[in-house]
Amino acid sequence: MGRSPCCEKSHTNKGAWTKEEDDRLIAYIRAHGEGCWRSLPKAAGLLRCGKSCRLRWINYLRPDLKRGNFTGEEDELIIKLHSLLGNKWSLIAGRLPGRTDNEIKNYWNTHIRRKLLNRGIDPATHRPITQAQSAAQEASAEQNPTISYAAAKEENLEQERKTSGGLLISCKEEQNPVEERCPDLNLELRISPPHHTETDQPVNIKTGGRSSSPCFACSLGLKNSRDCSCNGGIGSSRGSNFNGYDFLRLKSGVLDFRSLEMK
DNA sequence: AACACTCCCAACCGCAGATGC
DNA sequence: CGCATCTGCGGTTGGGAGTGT
Repeated sequence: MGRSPCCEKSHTNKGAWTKEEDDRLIAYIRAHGEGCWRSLPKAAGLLRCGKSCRLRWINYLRPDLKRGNFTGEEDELIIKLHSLLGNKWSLIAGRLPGRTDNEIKNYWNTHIRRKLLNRGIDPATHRPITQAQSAAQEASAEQNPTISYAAAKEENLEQERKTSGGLLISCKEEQNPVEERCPDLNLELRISPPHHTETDQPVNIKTGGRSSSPCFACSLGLKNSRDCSCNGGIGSSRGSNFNGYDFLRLKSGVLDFRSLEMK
């Protein structure tokens, strides 16, 4: 059926924003606040489509943005969240104050992907590359038997293990992913409609919450799934540490929560 | 200095969900 | 309930900056 374009393209500027355009947008939003993006350009005297204005504001002009390099802690948090949420950049950004989804997405594609590959981890699945690739390797090996990608990655993996302080999950651990699948985690994610408890406490995934709280899988609408830990299930790990950023068990391994497939 | 190549990030595009009528 | 419109998201791209030859 097709949709009408978001704006009259023939009368809008494209490409990089000028200082003057930035100033106009900032001034307008300061005066009127964020609001109807479609009518904003006209009201602000900008020859841009609303979408472009929104993007510029959110990704670049917003005053609460944290510019500059990502810290190592942010790196690991992004990896952890990505393993949990997949390419849900906006959700990941929601856990990183001052960072935008676009920024995180770019950072992932340019830095973290490579970093994970160097660790021998498939960035898409967060599994050791040997497993993730094995099926493809079997298929491709017939076509190109000279490439031993898996072997090379395993070599990288082994080397990385020596230097990473055990950040990686070994293949052996991967064979028994039960405990890893439901981590001690308190992301306070609000993907599903906010969960209201009697005391309005956030669901504590780390501990399974208060005894009456649904588990993380339930909060994602996956009740009774294999990831559901409400009934003392596989994810109800107890007694783990909660010190610093290790509340995500960042120090213990890269987790795989893609089984919580949301699509 | 000039050119080629790579990297990075701001911005664009198309789609899907949300919302209003 | 169905349609139209708006907003937000994720994937992709273009071009500037940086680096190597």
